[in-house]
Amino acid sequence: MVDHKVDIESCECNIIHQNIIDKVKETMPEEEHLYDLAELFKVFGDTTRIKILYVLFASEMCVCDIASILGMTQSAISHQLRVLKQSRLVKYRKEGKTVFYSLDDNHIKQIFDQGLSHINEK
Amino acid sequence: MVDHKVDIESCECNIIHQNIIDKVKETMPEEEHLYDLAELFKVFGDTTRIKILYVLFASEMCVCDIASILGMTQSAISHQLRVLKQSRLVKYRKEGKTVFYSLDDNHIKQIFDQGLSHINEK
DNA sequence: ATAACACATGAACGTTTATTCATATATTAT
DNA sequence: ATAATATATGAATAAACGTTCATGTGTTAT
Repeated sequence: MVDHKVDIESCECNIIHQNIIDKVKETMPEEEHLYDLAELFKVFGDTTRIKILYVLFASEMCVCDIASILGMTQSAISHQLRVLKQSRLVKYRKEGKTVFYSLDDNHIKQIFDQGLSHINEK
Repeated sequence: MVDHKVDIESCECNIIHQNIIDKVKETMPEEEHLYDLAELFKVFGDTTRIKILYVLFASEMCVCDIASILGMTQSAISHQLRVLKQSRLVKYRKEGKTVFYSLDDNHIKQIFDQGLSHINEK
């Protein structure tokens, strides 16, 4: 009968059992998905971008107005909108000189609400 | 009759209407909450921490085993566990020399699932 | 054509952050 | 006591990030 003890390189401790390792491997999404997930949350990890998204929850809006509501530079907002655009969280439509930004995702609000639940829990 | 046109300092454009500003102010949580929210997502915005949390979805685990599963240094994992602890996302229990970490929040999985939904949508 | 305006973008700067390395603390075994 | 082990942590380093400043692009009005 074969002994299924685990022996992992870089670590001397042998507390883990094979069934737990197997379970972890089942539960764990692909490396690429985990990377993308971290990238997404990195986008949410900035107050300015969070504020922009909350503003857009209320209404589509032009860059200049977002900047004015948040009391920030047009340039700063524009840079951040680019990040949000790249993550496909916002979309835009042009109307003459003006560019109107709006939300391009249904999950954002729910993610934020879950986040606030965590914060307000304890 | 008073004209309710909006005139905001730092910005020349006057596209916004008062009712939209009002709506934004209703929808927007307090400054402090927005800050905390960004801080929380900052914690999720790192592949190592995401992986640690996914490992803990499967089972409570000691530092050494997490390090071994993720193929990383014990020190690196320990530093990151500290961040997760500070955000009250994980808790620990000591058993002799060993410290077992486990999840301390019910929202994490749902937040991650919503995030993955966004990623896999388009 | 020229000026004015809304927005985008590249470079630079200061700050934050993740990992590494060395070392400290705490527990267990001899 | 001493050694071994599991974990924590401070300092250092390199990379990533957000804002500012200056300037570029495209549209509208004169």
